[in-house]
Amino acid sequence: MNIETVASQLEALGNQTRLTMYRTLVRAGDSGLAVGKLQLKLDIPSSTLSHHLKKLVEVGLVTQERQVTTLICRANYTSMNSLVGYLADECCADEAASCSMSATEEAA
Amino acid sequence: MNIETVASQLEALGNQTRLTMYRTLVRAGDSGLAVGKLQLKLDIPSSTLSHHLKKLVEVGLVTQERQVTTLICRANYTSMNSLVGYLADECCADEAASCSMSATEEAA
DNA sequence: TCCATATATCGAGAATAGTCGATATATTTG
DNA sequence: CAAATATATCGACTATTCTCGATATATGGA
Repeated sequence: MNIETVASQLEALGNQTRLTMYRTLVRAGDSGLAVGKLQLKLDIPSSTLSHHLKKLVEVGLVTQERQVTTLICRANYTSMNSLVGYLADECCADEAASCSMSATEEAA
Repeated sequence: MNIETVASQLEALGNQTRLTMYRTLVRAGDSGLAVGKLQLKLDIPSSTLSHHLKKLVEVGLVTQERQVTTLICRANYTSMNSLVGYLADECCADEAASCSMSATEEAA
């Protein structure tokens, strides 16, 4: 996890449309959601959806798996864990103690 | 924590300059860092720094406290916790089980 | 082969963001 | 009051992003 990766992932999530998409996938869990289903659910033009989806996939927050004619999208929990870990990690590293955050062990 | 707040916070962190600034403040801990110290540390023009700092303050990730002539900046750990909680929370909510994320209890 | 479905790419316009030098403001010190 | 320090705002330029309709591609079925 270098800072560029983290920044690009945060930027990807820092757009309401993409955050909504991502959250919908997170809620969908391991079974994921087809692109079309996501589109129906969120009522977004397919080009816009595809554009944003691409960004989420590029930064590694979403994975895609082709199933015959449809493309299943899934939130990548591993990368979410790393991201969360990065944010929580190193808190107060330059200081003594008094930190309310507990560093996530899984931080990569 | 509504989605707009979360998106704006993520967007604020989704820029390498701001993420670096924020991380530096996180590492600095409760004692914080004056704007000028931050500038020296990161070697960024003061106007650019001020511009980015403003954004971090606006979204609530950083707080500022005036100390006579200097302005001390601190990472707001509470909002960081909320943000992290939001990301981890509701994972697989629309599904049965099989979720690797453990929801952060402190999520607000 | 032709059509329907699923998804991606293209192209363009409007909006927003990132950066920086110059300048402004406010505070302290001499 | 003048100079120095600390930080913010302004103005401008460039670059990037967001969004969408139109079009392209790829796959499976009649």
